[in-house]
Amino acid sequence: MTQLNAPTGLPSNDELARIFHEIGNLLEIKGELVFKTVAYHKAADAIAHAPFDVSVVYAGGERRPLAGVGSAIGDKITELATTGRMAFHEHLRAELPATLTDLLEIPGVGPKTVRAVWEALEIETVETLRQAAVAGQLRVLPGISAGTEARIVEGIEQLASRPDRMLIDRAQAISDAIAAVLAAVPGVTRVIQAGSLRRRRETIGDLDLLVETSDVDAAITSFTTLPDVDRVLGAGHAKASVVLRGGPQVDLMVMPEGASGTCLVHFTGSAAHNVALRGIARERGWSLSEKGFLRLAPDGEPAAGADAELRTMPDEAAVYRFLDLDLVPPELREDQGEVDAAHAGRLPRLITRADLRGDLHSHSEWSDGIHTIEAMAEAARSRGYAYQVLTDHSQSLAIAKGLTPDRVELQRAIFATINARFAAEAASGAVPPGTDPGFRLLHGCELEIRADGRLDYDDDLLARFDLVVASVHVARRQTRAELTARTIGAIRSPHVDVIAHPAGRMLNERPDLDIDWDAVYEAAAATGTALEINGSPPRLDLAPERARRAVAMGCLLSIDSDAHRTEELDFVRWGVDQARRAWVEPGQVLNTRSLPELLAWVAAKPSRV
DNA sequence: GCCGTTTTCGGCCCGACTGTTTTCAGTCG
Repeated sequence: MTQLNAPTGLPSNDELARIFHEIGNLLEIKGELVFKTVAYHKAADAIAHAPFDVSVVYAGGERRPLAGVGSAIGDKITELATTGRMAFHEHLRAELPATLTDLLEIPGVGPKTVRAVWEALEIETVETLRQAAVAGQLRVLPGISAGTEARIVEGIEQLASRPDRMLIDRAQAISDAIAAVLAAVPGVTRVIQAGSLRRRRETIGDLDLLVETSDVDAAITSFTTLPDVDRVLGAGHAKASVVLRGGPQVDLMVMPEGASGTCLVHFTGSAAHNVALRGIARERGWSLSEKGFLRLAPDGEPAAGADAELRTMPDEAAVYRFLDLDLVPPELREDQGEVDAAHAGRLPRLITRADLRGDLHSHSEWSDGIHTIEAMAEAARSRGYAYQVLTDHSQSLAIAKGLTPDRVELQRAIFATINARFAAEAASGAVPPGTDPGFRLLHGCELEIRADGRLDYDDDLLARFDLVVASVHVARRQTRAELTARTIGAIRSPHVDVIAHPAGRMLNERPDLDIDWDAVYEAAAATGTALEINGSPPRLDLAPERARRAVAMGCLLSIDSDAHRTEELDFVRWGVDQARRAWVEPGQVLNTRSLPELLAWVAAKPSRV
């Protein structure tokens, strides 16, 4: 989850979201109307994904619209942002121990069970629940047997060893391996990787695979007996779930042959997108599920007798067409406006990897990469690019062997030699097949934005690079004002073309820099400085919600690999995924431009400051 | 609690699987 920081004293979006999720959970345990609890969770999700600091905006008296946040929850945000307290939340916590929400994390334990053990046995924590289960004290409750007690103990043990959400590259590797096994099972005609992986989320909790097969039992059996399976959570005739050793939960679903459309939509999600589709189906007199569209009678119940009708769909396009919608790409299925856009025929033409003409950010052995300049250039050329910008680190980043000005000059000569060879090969028609004869290696640098805000090379040296990428690596804990000023200072330099990994995050490792994002977008839009979507999996920075906001404010983006070895040039694939999730079209990305267009853009840039 | 090209009130997505069950509730995705 992206962390949006707020200035000292005001809760960040993540903190706000956590509070409203907690309220939703406590209300569930109380037995409150389910739609009310859902409303709190939905508002929490909207806040977590908001592209602005919600508490800052609400504290300023502005009620900026946020889908799922109405008057009641809006008032609570304002109350918390202006007074630092929320009476409703405090009353709820006085009524119910907040630790009860921890119990909901236990697999197989839901709000009804939590309420039951709390009311009957005054159990408030995971540890007391575990002790009671071990002691066989839970079975006095209706619906709980010795078997249920054992499963609760097991669930608590799993809780302790539950892994972080995987980064998308690891999830892809695991999913590919399982898909390959399933594809080889007799009867299987099709395997599709669905779920959040298909939507290309930056981190993945569990994996969802769909198969089309003439032999359901064979597919289910091979799945539940995969060598890496730690335990089988369930297995029926339509689906099965397993947990891999030290890894994620994986769900397998069987698609009906020739009628996979609704199944595919359902298991691709997101849940919120599906809910939106079902609402539209219902307005039109149909109930939508993974099975298909079921005709509803006027009373809203499924039509019975002669009127009963289940319509299946051959593919996803047919599902959306049935609802008068354009086919929504999986990356957009997050209930973030895509349904309205699909209805109005206004879905974006999303960028693809084939739109990229080059890569603006990569490293060689001269700084902290491991391959030679020439090897990196060859690898980029072999990928069909028109250009590659090699951007070794600047001098102050000693830990990455940053280049002194002398070494930059030495490097320049090597670039000239390599380009001369490429030109000679092109002139003699000897370029390898699939490569661009006009390919050019461009000389850039990854320029350190120092702690005091100064840039790491002087203007004369900076002016001699083909392209400059600037970034923050040090003094990450500065105040928001300082970090924002450093970033904007670099944006305003006539020599800086791209801000690399602007939030400085490492997923699962390092939080985002505390930056006033709208101020950064405004400065980047005004100067034409591009903001990077870094494709290296621990970064994926800008995050999609930020990139979408940046583009809406007029910013240009770049999508780069930040490769430190030849094979990492393919990291752009993950960057393209995140750009697609940000609704990005090719024209909004600097490195979709041709070599002459890119060079002209760089040459013109200083005059636009 | 949210929301509105049928609605400012009355709706609000749907099914599989499991366990403890004689017809269903709880959990999950």
